[in-house]
Amino acid sequence: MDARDRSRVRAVRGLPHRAAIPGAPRGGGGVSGWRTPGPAGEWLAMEDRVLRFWQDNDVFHRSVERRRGAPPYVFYEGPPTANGRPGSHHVLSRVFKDIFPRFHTMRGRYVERRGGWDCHGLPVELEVEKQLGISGKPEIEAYGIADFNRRCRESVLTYLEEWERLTARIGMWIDTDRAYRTMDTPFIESVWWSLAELAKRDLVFESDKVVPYCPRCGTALSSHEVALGYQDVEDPSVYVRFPLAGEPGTSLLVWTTTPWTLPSNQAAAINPGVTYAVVEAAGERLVMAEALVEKVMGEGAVVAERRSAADLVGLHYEPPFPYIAGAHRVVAADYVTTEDGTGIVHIAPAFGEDDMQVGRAEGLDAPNPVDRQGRFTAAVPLVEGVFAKDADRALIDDLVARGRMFREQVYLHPYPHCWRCSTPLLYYAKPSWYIRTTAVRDRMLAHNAGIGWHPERVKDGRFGKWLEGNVDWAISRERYWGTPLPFWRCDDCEHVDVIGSFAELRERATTEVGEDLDPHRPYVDDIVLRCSACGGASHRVPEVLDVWYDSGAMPFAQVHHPFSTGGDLTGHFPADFICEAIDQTRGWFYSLLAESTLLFDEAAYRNVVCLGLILDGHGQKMSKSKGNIIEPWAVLDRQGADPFRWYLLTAQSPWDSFRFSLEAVDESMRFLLTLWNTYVFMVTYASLPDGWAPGGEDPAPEDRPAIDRWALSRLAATVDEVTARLEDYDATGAGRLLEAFLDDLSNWYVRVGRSRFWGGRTGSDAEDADHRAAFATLHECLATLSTLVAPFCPFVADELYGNLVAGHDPSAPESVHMADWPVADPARRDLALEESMAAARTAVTLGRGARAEFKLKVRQPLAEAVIACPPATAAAIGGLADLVAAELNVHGVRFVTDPGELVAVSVKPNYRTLGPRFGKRMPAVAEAVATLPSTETARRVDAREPVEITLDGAPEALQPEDLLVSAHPTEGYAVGSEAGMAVGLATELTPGLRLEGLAREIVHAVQNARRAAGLRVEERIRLHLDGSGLAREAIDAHRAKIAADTLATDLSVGHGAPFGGVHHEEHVLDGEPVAIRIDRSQA
RNA sequence: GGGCGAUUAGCUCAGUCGGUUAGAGCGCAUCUCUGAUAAGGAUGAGGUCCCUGGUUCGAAUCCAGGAUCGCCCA
Repeated sequence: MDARDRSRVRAVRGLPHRAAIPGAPRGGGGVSGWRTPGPAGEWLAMEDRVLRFWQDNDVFHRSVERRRGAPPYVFYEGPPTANGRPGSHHVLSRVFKDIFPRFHTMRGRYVERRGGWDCHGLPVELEVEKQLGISGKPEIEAYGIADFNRRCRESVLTYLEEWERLTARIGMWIDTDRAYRTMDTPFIESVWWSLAELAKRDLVFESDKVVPYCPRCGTALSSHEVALGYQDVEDPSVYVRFPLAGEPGTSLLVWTTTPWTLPSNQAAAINPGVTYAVVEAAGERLVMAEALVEKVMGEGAVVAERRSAADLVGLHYEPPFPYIAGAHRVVAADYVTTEDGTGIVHIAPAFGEDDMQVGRAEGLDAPNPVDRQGRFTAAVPLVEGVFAKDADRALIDDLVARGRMFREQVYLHPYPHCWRCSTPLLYYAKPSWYIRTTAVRDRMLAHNAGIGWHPERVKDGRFGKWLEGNVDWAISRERYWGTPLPFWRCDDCEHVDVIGSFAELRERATTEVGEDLDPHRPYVDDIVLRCSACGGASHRVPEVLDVWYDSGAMPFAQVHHPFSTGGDLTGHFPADFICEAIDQTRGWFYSLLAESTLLFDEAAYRNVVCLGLILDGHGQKMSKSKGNIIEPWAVLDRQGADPFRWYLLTAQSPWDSFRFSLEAVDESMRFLLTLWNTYVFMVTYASLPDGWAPGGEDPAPEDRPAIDRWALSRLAATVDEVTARLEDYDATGAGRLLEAFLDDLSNWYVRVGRSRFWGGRTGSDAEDADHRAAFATLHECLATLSTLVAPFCPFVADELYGNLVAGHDPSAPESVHMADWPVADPARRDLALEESMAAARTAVTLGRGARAEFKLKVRQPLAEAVIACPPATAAAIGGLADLVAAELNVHGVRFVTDPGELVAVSVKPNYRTLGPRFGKRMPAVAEAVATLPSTETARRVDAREPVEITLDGAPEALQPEDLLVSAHPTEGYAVGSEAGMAVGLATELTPGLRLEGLAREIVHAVQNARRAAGLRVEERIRLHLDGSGLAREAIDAHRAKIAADTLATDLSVGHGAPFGGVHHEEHVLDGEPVAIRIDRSQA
């Protein structure tokens, strides 16, 4: 069957106008207080109902409010830009952002969850440029900054509604009503405050630095922006002659991949520690690093002489182009290598970071003949008006024409491009504003050491290394839609004042500043201040702030610190937990830490979960062009939010890439279906007239049967372990534990105990107590499970909780999300019982295998099962023998612990304990163990006595734990064995067993007939059976049993039916014809 | 070019400190159960643990080199 069809039950988008409240009784009859659950096929309707319940009852806010005053657990929302549609990768991060705050709320912490939106930045501007059909800064300014920014403000929250709708639908609880927005006036004021604080401490400076610059966007890019845009391109790779002055016929050979920087050449750099060679070829002498001669000139090149670097430094040469003046001499620089090129590097200080440093050290000029649009100015007439990188051809041709070009090749290498507009970036010296993050580099590293990274490796790996290589943060952008830098420069004395509040701004302004100040451009640009140094007129610098600074400022700016906090960030800083995808290492993870270290000398977050990427089902990155994007709504409308969440939270380590597909979600949905089925099972039988409800006199846990105490022990263990996993931000591990427990509950506890839930037929006290014990146990397991899964799959958790707990206990909170996290009672743990049960389950598994092998249906009772195992195992299973017998449908269980008719033993060395002791003598040990008399050795091991072997002629004592004893069934009973156990079955069928088996076949047939007749499970019937021969014998012999099992109040046998009935069918069972007739009971 | 991660059954993934015969779920085949049906159980087929070399009594696991994919950087 196609899973797609099976689960496409009803598309649910948004919120239909139909809701029932979990916990409200519905349906009639039976034990009161139970609401009849629907089939799992109505999953989407269930989620809808719960979603409506949350909204109608304001459950989220109340869940937060009821913890007010408790120790806070601080969460920061890394602000998404609502400038695009949310995708599946956003669901991933939002689900992880949801689970831990939910968990800690239930643990008793006060967890404010304030949403946030990143509003500024180039992406927004580009979107608006597209809308307006304009491109580039001149066109924006022609359009008008005021209108342009107004459009940006309108555009930024275009998809806000869709974001909020998705956020609600996936069950992510976050306060979107009070979401901070980086473009809001209070937010900006806090950012200004922080910049003024840094300026006071001399951590803000302006410097001429070489920056990657996009000539189309007209702005410098930050390093993380640069990283987004590497593309492989072919550039010219040229070897150019720089003729030495005073040495005719001798030239330096210089290599570069940016010919357009050659007109700006100021010097040639060589490595002071390298030996240079003069090579004679074709009548000329070329200077290059000796190590590179063969690489450059080919084999057989003639080295005429060697010259030390010291000889060369200071020599003058003829520049490649005559247009721009300069020193044009040889200088020394350590960074020059002999890996590429010629070992002689062309220096143009305006176009390279290293060049700039060399230039500073050597007192060189930094001429820049390229304008802000990336075009050559009149300073280089040959290519005036040509875009820098497009000028390469003309410049090369000119060098060739003048005999300066030695060689030209094509060089394929990654080159940075603007991540938005794909324009090749130019490295370009221009004044920029910086924050001196290098001053706190060591503090950042120290704080990083205390952060709980998940996965751990990011701390000293990707993030730690990034911090070690820290450079000052370039924070200025020559753009429009951003937080304006609060820097005012005096027209007269050039003194810069940094403004830290709007109050200060008004106080210092010589122009009117309205109460409704919009601190954005262009309005803020019009405000003129009085210079604090000379009293002259100050105007704001034109730049706006790097948007990453905005996001890194959210810990304090979202609460308008210090203006609205009284300077106290208690309860808001630092965060206990943040979570984003791994690509934020150099983005938000960095901006948060940098700003918190600069301002507060503290890490902004204590724990961080780094998520991996979402790939498609084939491991390919999802992209629009490939058309392999899976929209979140496709999952939500088909499978629902809980399955989506459970998949993302538990399918794998979240920091690995996800191979995401709808089928993958189907797979992980199994857990939810099993949970639902188990829940439906319990409620179905609890709500029958002879059912059960919480609050009655149930047997105390210690008085319940072993199977109940086992389930409660496993539950206690699960509570402890799941709590520990979630405390450690390990949702996957916690999910696995929950799956294991549910499997135990559903596929063992419920399955082996189904009949205990039918109950109430004989009315005996013992039966009633057992009935109540079973319900009380299963109820506690499910109710507790509903709280444990609440942070993972909040919908189904609340559905269960409403019906299992809130509907019965007026003192309980009405939603699981307002409940307390469970605490395990250590007294419930019974490790010995858990081990015994594991052994019993092994025995049952082996016994079933035996039945399959001998083609003996489980319905056919057998006389006995024989379990061959060591005495300790027999003792462990002993108390559970009835359970094993029932599961295997045998009348008795017998243990065989002495080797004999059934069992043979073998002894093997335990490599784990013996390996370290004997090392390379292990093969000899194994050989010696193999020669031991197995029967006697097994006896000694069971008796906990040491065993002696002879090794290289010397005796060695082995302890019982050094030997592994396993039992094997001997001939005739071979049915399967493992883990030191074997199970044999007595296969002989006596006439009595046959009749018993036949009776069970009849019961089975009647049950199917009941179902075919459409009877409710609890409905009483009149039953008429007509059979002969063995069938008749079986009916007569097991009459009471058949009647009881089929809920027959009246059982008649014989030819000729006493009533017409609602259903009639005929079977041939075990070769005997049997007619079945059913009617509803009148009783 | 550098750093990091991944590579285990047809698919999705576990695999602890190096320990004997490498696991689960899904899918497939056969059988089975059903008073849980978007169920449940049993059995089976299915493996070059990416490759090569090394360390070790013993390697999916540790080391070195390489391959492929991805991420980050330059």
